Amino acid sequence: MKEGFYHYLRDRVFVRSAHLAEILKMVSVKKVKKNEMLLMRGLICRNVFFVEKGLLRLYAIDESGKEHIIQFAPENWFLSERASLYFGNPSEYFIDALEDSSLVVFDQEFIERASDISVEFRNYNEYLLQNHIRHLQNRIHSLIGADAKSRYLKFIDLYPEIVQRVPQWMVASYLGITPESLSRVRRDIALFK
Amino acid sequence: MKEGFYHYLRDRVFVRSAHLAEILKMVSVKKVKKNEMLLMRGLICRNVFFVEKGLLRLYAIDESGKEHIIQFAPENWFLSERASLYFGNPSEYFIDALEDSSLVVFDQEFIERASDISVEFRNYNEYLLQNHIRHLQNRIHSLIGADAKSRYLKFIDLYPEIVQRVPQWMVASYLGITPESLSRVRRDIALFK
DNA sequence: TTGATTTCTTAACATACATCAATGCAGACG
DNA sequence: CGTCTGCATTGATGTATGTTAAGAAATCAA
Repeated sequence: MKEGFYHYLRDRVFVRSAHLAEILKMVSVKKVKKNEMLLMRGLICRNVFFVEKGLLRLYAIDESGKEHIIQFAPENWFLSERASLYFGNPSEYFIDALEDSSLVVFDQEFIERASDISVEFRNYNEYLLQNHIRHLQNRIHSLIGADAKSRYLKFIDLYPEIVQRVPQWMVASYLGITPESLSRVRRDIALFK
Repeated sequence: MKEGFYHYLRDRVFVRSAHLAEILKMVSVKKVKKNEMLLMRGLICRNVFFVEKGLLRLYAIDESGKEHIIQFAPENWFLSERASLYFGNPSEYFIDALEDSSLVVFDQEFIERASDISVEFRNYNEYLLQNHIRHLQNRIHSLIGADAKSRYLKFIDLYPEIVQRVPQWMVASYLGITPESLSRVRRDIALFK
């Protein structure tokens, strides 16, 4: 229980041993089954999920019922709907589990308290925000500047594990194209090998 | 000199009077002419720009020489290339002035020092990061889920002043379409009035 | 003012991607 | 074991957007 989070805090966030137990006491563990919903549109998101095992996704559903995947979160990733979490607005997005998953769950207040306890935690939290911005900006860059094929090549380069773990139509959804188009892109790439 | 930044810190960031002077001493003012470059690709971005007057843009140039605008920054906005500023990587992007502008300039170290002086400043800085994430995420959402027309309608709704101040081809570049397509979109919209 | 440059629009045509429909395949499950 | 369901692929066709080229309008510079 919480081993994954413990190791993460110790080895990546560099939280000092003296603070680890205190911080760990403040979070809880949640096990979810595949397809279980963790956030629905219209609700206010209160949680951040740390994925110890499994795979989550954050996505929107448009007027015509189509899903648009904003983000995947495999092991050792944090996932939340920050616009709702931080600003307290009802979420426009959904979160669910793509695999049976084991999560560590905490809220915004935890982040503030842990930041007061551990300066390393505070710094890492800022690192996460900055890193998130960097990724979103790069993604915008390829959405406005690159075609479907190069976006797909970039995706498999960046997230090879995820390609193996989710159906292709979800990758297509993340890339902003249809499953049929992605299938054709993949055929084109295969031809050149 | 620095009046705009002073009022912003006092009225929006809520920095206490006791801290204002000390913080203001640490920043400098820069006046730039239209078209002046503030960041080039390949350089490490050291600055954040606060726009007191004028208009900046952050953009990329692709292999074929086309510009892709990532962000505009009119009065009272902060602009920087955070991926480069925070992580110290060479920037993939450019920043220049679209109008004669008056800027307040500071660096990452300033942010840390001002955060130590004023907790209000620290909180506002986090607010800016969270807000930035929210905007980028919404933009990704419309890039993968909406067509050119609705992206344009959203843009003029969100940034009506900017539409008045930049050439339309730059709006097109921001939206990820060609100027010709934007022209057609605008004609379609006009027909329905 | 005048000429030069940039911007916007329009049209004809090209292309990337979407849509619709059918098929095949594989894992889930009775 | 067979049936069902979800997923991937393919082809035919439609549509949104890109490309190229030209001219009109606006802006800028001298």
